[in-house]
Amino acid sequence: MNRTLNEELIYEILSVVEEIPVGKVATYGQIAGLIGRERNARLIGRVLSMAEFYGRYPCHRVVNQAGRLAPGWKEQRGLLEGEGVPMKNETHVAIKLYQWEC
DNA sequence: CAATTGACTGGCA
DNA sequence: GTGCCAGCCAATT
Repeated sequence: MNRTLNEELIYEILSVVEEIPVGKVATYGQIAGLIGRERNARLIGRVLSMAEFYGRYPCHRVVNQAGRLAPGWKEQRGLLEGEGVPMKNETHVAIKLYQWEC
């Protein structure tokens, strides 16, 4: 498998994701802004979906603006709970109270 | 190479 | 809160 995505883009995204403190969550848009691509929130999701392939990163601490977890990814909920992020329900976290602020 | 899709966001109703 | 539209970009088909 080649590095399908630009390593530069990967580095920027993952470096921000890695800075998310335990017990906090960040949104795709927030990360997108930090890497200079505010309108590319989808890219964060795309890269994060393959982040495990590039390395180990807390991609489970990244959720969408509504606080919803990644569809089709059941592990994410347990990971967040294990880090001290309570779930409002099966699919949403209390991002309103736990969103990461730099 | 063209079209489609997707772990999205912000604006407006 | 939900729904529709437009924009942005890489991976997949």
